[in-house]
Amino acid sequence: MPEDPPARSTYRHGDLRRALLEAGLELARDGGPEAVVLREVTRRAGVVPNAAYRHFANREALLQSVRGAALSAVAGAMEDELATLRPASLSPASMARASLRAVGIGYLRFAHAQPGLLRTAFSLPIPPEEGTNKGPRSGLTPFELLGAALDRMTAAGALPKAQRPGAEYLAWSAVHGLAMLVIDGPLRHLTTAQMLEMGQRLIDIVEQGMAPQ
Amino acid sequence: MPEDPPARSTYRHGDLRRALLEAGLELARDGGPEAVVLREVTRRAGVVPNAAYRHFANREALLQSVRGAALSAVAGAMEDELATLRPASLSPASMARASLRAVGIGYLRFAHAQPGLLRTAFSLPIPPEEGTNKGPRSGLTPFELLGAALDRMTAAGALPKAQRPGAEYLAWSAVHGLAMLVIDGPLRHLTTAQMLEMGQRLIDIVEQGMAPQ
DNA sequence: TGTACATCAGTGAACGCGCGTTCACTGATGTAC
DNA sequence: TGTACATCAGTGAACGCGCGTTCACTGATGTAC
Repeated sequence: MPEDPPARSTYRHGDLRRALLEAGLELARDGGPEAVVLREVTRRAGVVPNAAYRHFANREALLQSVRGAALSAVAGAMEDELATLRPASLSPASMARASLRAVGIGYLRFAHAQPGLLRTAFSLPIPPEEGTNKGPRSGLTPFELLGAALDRMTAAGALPKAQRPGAEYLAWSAVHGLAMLVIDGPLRHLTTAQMLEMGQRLIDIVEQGMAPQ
Repeated sequence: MPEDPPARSTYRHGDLRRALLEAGLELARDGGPEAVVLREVTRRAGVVPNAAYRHFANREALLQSVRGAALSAVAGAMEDELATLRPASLSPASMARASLRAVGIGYLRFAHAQPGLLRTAFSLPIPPEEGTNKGPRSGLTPFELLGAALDRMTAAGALPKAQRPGAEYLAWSAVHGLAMLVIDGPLRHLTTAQMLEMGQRLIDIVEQGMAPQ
């Protein structure tokens, strides 16, 4: 019954590299980075295991590509959330605060919807150029999107200059921690709505706590 | 040269269960839960692989015991930090705030010193009775220690009652996220002092953000 | 337009590895008499 | 105090598994003439 091999008609695959990457993403989606197993990836692409070596130096190189794509997907989710804002109707300070919230909520939405991919995106080694960033809309990384939101806040006077240095890591910690508890931990049974409510509370705390008074 | 097997003199081991648990902790210490490999654990205990089955149903059961011990170790680090406080010299509100800080700092210190163990402690399934809790000082879990600190804060008026429900998860998220960035992520090259400074800033934000005004 | 040939993407078979787990065993220990 | 025996902790050998990676191959494709 299992006619599993997708029954390619041609001897050549056509776009195996892409097919491998996509199979890798699919595996990462529900199993995280450790689920990106070379033999399973090639199985899903309907190809013999060693065929992967025409396109990737080894398993780690394939995983690295998957990480890059996952990172872009996170950035995309954050930008989708930013895109819902209507700047015109807000003061610069409200807009800046709203963009910090959007960035955080986008991250959390993504974590809830694609837990394995979020883990994959941040499973290290990414360093080379902060990820290959095969361009979502802006080409910015999640970290850069967060930084931009914080910059907007200082520019609008919603975040004291003295608090700005390192603020990315503080905001990221808060939201990332919640994401982890939701993905893997004691909050894994929260509904999307419950998680977003927690997220709002948390981001309010960060915002409030960073700009005292 | 490698006279590895510790050359037990007796046929019986004496306390193999404990030896296995300790070898498991040792492995978890520098490799996290996935490093707790049954064969390696028995190797370190100087015993044949299947000997483990006299003491644990299977690898998962052994790992579960290791998780319990790791969780106790985290609680211990938090209690050590709490123990440095001098309640007598402080107002109830300052004391409550100080204990929240202590709990967070203890967690972060532990994360930095024993990254693999922290990951192991929170690597799930623990549910049965919140961990076996082979009693550090109080027998409380990390989560309960955090809850107690927050309770002290509401009692002392340092945290509005309305903010109390769910506050554990918000505070935990913040500190846990920082711990993750430090263990595995972009902050992994911070020194202890730098990490503690970040931790202080973060906890200040949480404290400030939770009790507005 | 047609043919010869180089390229190189994917095949087929095999490797060594370490893992968790099972089985039938052996021999040290503690207990009953 | 001494002996017989049951218990059961640890042994030895083996299993099947899936993994990443290597090798020599084959045959479709695109290019040069």
